Amino acid sequence: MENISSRYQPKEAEEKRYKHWEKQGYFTPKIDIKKKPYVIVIPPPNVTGVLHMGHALNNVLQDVLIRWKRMQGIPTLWLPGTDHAGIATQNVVEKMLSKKGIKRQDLGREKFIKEVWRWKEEHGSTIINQLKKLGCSCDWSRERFTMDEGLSDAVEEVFIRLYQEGLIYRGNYIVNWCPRCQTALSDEEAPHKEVQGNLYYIKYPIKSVIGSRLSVLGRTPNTEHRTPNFVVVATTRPETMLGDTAVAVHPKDKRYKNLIGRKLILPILNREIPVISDTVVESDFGSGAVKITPSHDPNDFEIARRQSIEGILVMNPDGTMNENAGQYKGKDRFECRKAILKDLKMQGLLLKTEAHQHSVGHCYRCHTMIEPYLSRQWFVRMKPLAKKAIEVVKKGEIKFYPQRWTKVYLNWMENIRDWCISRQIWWGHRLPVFYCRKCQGGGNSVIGYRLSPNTEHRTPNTDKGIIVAKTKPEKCPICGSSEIYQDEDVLDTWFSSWLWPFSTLGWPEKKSKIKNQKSKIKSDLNYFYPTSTLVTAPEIIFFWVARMIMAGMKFMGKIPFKDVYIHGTVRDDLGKKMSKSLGNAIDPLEVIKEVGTDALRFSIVFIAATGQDVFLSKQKFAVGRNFANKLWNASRYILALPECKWGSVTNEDLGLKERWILSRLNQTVKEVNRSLENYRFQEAESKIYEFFWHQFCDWYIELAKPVQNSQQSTVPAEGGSAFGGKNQKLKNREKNASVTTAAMLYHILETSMRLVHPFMPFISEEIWQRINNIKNQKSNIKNTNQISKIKNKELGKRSIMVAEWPKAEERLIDKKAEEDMELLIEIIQAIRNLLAELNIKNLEEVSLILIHFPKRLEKYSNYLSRLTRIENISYQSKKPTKAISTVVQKTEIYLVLKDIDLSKGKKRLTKKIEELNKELERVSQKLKNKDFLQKAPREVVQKTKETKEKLKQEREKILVMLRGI
RNA sequence: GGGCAUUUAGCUCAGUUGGUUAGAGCGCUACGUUCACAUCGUAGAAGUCAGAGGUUCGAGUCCUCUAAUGCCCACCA
Repeated sequence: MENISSRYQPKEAEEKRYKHWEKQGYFTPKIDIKKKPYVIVIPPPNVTGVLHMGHALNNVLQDVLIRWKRMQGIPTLWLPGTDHAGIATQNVVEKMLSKKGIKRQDLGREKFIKEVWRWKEEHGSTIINQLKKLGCSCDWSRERFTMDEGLSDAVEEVFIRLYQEGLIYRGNYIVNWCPRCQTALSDEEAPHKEVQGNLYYIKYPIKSVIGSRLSVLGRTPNTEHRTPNFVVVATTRPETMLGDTAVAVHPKDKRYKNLIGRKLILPILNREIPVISDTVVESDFGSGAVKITPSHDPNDFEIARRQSIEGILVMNPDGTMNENAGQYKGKDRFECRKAILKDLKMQGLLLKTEAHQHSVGHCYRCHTMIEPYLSRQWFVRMKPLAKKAIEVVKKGEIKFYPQRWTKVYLNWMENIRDWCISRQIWWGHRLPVFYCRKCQGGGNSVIGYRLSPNTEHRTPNTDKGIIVAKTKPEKCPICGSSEIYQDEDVLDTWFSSWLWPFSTLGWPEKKSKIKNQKSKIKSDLNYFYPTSTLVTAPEIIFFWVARMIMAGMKFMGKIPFKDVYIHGTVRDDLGKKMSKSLGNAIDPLEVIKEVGTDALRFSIVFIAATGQDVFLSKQKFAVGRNFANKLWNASRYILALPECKWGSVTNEDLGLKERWILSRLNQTVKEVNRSLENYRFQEAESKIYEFFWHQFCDWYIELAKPVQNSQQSTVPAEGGSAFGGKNQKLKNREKNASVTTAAMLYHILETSMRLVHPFMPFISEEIWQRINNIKNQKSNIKNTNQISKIKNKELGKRSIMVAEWPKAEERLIDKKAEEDMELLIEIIQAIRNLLAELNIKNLEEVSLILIHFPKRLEKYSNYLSRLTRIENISYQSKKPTKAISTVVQKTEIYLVLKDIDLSKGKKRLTKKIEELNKELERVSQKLKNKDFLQKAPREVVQKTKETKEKLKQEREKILVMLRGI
């Protein structure tokens, strides 16, 4: 027997095992056309990513599913990869360069991109290596990157097809603009956050009263929003007033009705702007008059578009004011705000300031406040794509787990808005769009200062001089000019992600490949698409899940996956989202160092209730650590037993505890399967935990242990030594049975390891290999029993990873054995309770008398003696005169000993009687209720009656006991 | 403004279609270390299932309302 440490040392085991698995190619599925594969595509982490707890949870869940299915013999593919993460990655590389004092503009586009690729080569595999540390069994031979050649080709293909169908268009529109990243963002990339701001009330003079009197009049205190001389507007962003081209009021607003059509003087710039009317203006918000800034506000843009009002752009892409801002030119937007307020105050035009909470978009990459900004961008028309994506979810072809996310998804889909896909950054897929300089007569995505909104907004693709193609055309097809240049923009990162389930599998396939199908060699795309399950976080539903469904339907004509499991967000113990920037993150790698990967995996799954957020603290990893330790030590014990060989076992040999533990094991397998099928990971773990620890270890192993002082055998026999076991027959039986018990210990342990493996891959492999070694040493023993056969077949394999997932065998589920065993357990616990309560230590002096103990269980009295340490047990019908007593079901339990303090026992019994009376009262009331008798199902009534009888009997017995005291 | 979730033992959370006396882990109390495991064992204490009303023979579970907390969505000038 090798020396095994009493503590599991995860470190050495993990790396060694993972490398072995990878080398053996276990992660790569063997394509078998007859079998339906199980496929998960990983939510590709950003190449810049560093493993955090969110990743850990996400990927462990996927690995559990994958390992579970793989062990079932299903060709299983977990396709990994990383996302080029346009803005995020560009930011990281820019930061790195800035440390050297280099700006990306200094390098120029081409050199900068080279830098990013270099960075990717150097650091891009960090997250991948960390996933390996987690034990993820991804097929690394199929690893993809969203900027791989094939995936880039898919991106271009999709862009071109959508453009040709008119589902992609270019237009001028207000977009979410991040002044720090200097790019447009989609709505999803600009989440709204509540901000405590101010609502500024500004007086706009009416034209007829301008002139020298302005400043004088302005000083008059006036709380009215409308005075004969001014119209007051309310705004949260005063700096945008420089771009005002109108003021709008509701057409029915009596205060302003007669001003509609008149001119106001825009303060500071002294530009004339008209008062217009529009029904979207709400009279009771602010002053009821809205300044209209078409180039800096989506609502204003819409109003202006309807009424053909021009807009004026007053900011530069970096958030500073441009030349249209007059004296404020060059000032940052917030500085400008301060300056304008100061100036307005001086002129007496700032009527009042109110605190005002509102929600404002923020860049999801750098958290800078978004500026709604008019620019020329590319959009995907989403409504036509959404239609089928709504259908497949409504029909249940795609199911969300937990179900409630279905509604969130549908709600978003049904109100979907066009998707801004162009980004003004360098790192990403460049738009496959070319312009003929002659036909266009202008630049691309130029941000115009005086764009008339209505002309180019969402018009069909009739633009002359736009050529959408994978490669640069030599000549313009219209005018023949060779002055052709490519659009500078790149696509939104998610424009490649939404193709992930099929672009990673080879879409669009070359024709030659498709032909191969006939020769029975299925392409990856044909074999693995649609995938099976997608595991992701709620915040990704809109970004990714929804769009993948749209793309899948559009380009594959099939759903991309069947099930979507949405897990919770990882938060700290105070409920804050875990993030590096908040400084509350627990580093998974730290946890792995401290407790091991398996403990981390087990714990995080155990803590994560289905779809609920996960509240983490370091202490919570103790569950997994302790469980790993338990697995380890139980194995250590079993593996060290000298008798432990794979013995021959026949069904007749099986004692109660064997039938019981087999029944429990098979029941557990059944339940674990059911839980996993419903994505109830935590439940599956609980079942395994409960079985292994509290059934196998607490009872089976304990019962399998040698009786103290026994010289005969280290593994006890059925029938046990409590009654001597002296005759030859019993001795033979004992020998035989000890082998049974030993074989059973092995069998249960080995099966448990396979059950544990998806959750705790390393320790299960480690233990399983050790079992394997012993088996190989003792392979001379014949196996005559089915249990042993199953076991040995599995052990022939080189890794538990590819061993067979345990099958629940109905024939081994034995309700009777479970009932009997449970009764024995209850009796043992009751006896222990008495012993503990009365503080009885001298067990030799105690004799145990059981009355009404089932005859068929008498041969298992060794269970009682072993686990209560009382040797002197007898069954009789005569009640002892002086004894401490209690009742379990029908069995009366008496402890007879010399000096007993009966008063203590009396107290207990009295208390018990009280409890019984209460309960009996409740049940009796129920049975007196005519409605209950009539309306409740017969079984329930029957059960209640039985309960009453049981309670009554128990009470009777206790009363008799009490009388005896 | 709309939607979703949560509220069960001191703490963190289970509780699948309504059906005996509501469970676990941690913590707590007592005892225990020649025993595979003190990262352990045995025993124990601990809950008005957020509140109110309703449906039902029967509600932690279903319905309505209320409160607190958290999250998501929305063109909140």
